[in-house]
Amino acid sequence: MPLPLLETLNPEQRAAVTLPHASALILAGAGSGKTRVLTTRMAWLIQTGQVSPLGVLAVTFTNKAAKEMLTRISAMLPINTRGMWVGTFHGLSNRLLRTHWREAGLPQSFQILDSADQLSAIKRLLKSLNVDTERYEPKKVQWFINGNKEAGRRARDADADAYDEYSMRMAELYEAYDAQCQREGVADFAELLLRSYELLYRNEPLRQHYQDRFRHILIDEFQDTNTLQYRWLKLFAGPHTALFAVGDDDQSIYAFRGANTANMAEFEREFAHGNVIKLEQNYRSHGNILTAANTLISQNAHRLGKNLWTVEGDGEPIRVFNAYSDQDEASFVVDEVRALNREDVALSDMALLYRSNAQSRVLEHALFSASVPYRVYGGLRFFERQEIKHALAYLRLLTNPEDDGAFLRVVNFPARGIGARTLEQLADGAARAGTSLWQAACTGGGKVAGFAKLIESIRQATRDLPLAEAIDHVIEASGLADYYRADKEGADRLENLNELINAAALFSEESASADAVGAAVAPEASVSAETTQPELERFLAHAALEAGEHQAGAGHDALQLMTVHAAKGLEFHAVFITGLEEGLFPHEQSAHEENGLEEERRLMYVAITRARRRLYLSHAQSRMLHGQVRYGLPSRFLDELPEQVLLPLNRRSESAASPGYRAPAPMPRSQGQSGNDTGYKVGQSVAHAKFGTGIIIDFEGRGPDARVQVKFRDAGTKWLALAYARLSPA
DNA sequence: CCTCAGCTGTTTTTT
DNA sequence: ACAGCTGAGG
Repeated sequence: MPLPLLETLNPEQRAAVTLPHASALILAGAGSGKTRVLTTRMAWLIQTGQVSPLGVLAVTFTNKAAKEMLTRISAMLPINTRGMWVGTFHGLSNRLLRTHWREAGLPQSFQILDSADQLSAIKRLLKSLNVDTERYEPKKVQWFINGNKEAGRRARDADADAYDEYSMRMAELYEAYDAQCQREGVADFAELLLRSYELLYRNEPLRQHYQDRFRHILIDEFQDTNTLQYRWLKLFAGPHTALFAVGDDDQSIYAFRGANTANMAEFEREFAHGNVIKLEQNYRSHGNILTAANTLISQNAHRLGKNLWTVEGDGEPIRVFNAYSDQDEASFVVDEVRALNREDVALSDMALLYRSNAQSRVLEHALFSASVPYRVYGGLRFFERQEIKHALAYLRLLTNPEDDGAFLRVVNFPARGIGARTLEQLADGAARAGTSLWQAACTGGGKVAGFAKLIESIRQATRDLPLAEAIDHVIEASGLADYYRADKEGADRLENLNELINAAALFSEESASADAVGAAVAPEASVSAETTQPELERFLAHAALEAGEHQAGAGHDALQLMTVHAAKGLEFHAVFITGLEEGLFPHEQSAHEENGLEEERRLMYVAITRARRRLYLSHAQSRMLHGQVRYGLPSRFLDELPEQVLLPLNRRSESAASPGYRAPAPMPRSQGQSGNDTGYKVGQSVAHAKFGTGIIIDFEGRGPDARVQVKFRDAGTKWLALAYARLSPA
């Protein structure tokens, strides 16, 4: 049957999409149309009536990928995606646990701990047990617990395998931590997965139900699955389920956090049975870039084996720049970016990549001085900001007063004169009575009881309010708003709190419209619990699980700065890979890890394959590192590339930038002055043709040609731009 | 309770 | 270099 869905696919892609009802492994190289195959497969299965939308389970690692998948499916098919099980491992686990909270042994309104919450919970635990935190560092304990959970191991398993006093103690702490979480009604990220795994493992009827339901399971980025995730998938797969796993072993860059590439080989043995399709045609990059990538990765011993090709020509050579210093490297990048931008390559179509976040500072500085708009990815995310976490802690306390973590976070913020002394007594009382801090506070007196009354009154006042209004009330009544209003540095934070209210309003709106269509589609009994769950609880789960999604700041044309890890899955016209020096990339730490160098090489492979047309590789002879000048050798990865595709750039002469360019000397600053002759004032709101609205934070120079440093704030993202004074009052 | 000086450890990161 | 945390002192 000639389906329009399949028309634009190449033969391999089409073969993958139209595979019969059996498990298969798709080895999809970088830029080979991986997501396209996955979503088209899903659409094809549904359109040809082989499965109903509710019989599909599709799993991804990031919310972004899940959203993308749903968007593409809606574009291909006129169906409601609501009710479909498409999401991240954690999102779907949460969904399962909310539906079957009783069977899973969780309180109905359990809260989710993000990494920071988890760490503070661990610190609190260690303190209460009087553990020596020099010997048992909180971070190490966290790492131990998560590592075990991600391998599917509970405290008793860890204890059974403990070979020395240290690991036995660690296992004890793991057990105590889980007990604390259970008491407080909270679950960390790994717990969501492990708990839902155990739920299905132990509860046969439930397992049967889901295995019967899901005829097709599709998994994206399969090379990134860890042991527990793979087992989780296998539990959902019944005898009549076909698994469709898409992945690229060469792009496995998360082994350091438990991803297990061996899962791919194992999957082939257990499920695919030789049903393997390779997608090797690359639609992204020109030939030279692919040649470089192929040659580099071929030097890894542990591979399933794959070679990318393209019908495009060789394209441009890969430019290699040898800089004197990190600053020299930065100014080279600035020159090239500006030259390309003049040739009409959008800034947002260029990426500046580095191995570690610390490297961005020098680059940012150079871009800032040259007034090149840029955006750094991977900073603090919206829901991880302190003011947001404070507000959320109040909300958590409303739904689950047993949550000691939330209690401690806000009991004295804003300050209410409840100090360490008082809290110690309260904790003692709670421990003796075997209750939560909240209960101890309710029965006690003094300032602590006052806090309990405050929370109680907020609970009464917000009971019948719509979500956004309730949050607004919490922010006011808790004193958070006044606190930040009084703080002269608090304007940004206040704005973020307002943004939280907006986010809540948006959340309500979206879930309302989704419910309206959802009701018509899936009157499935087991799912009904999701919609009856209070909106506040769903919003809190959303905030914990999608902390990164609320990232504003897109929309303006800006150069993209990020780590190589963050660049996975993206593509750009031009890519700069900086800091290609031994010790940095490959990172020296990797030398001490098993197969560490191969992972670094895969990382380099990912970096190279982000580029469509132009690729720059640069290294610096000297670099400021940990406050000292370090002299590094060029990365071995440069030697591993075929010479015929490389073009060594001499400094400036062959670069596209104007010869003899010098970064302008810094002009005298008139910091904090408002009475200058530009006609503007610090703190004034201005409009810029390109960047939108912003606030002036500084001036450089004087007169009409003075440079005005403006902070263009996109909902709290760190985004600065230096603009010339072609501004108008907003 | 709050502030500031001194100490420490600095890959990558999603959920 | 620098951020983030701890402990002493106001």
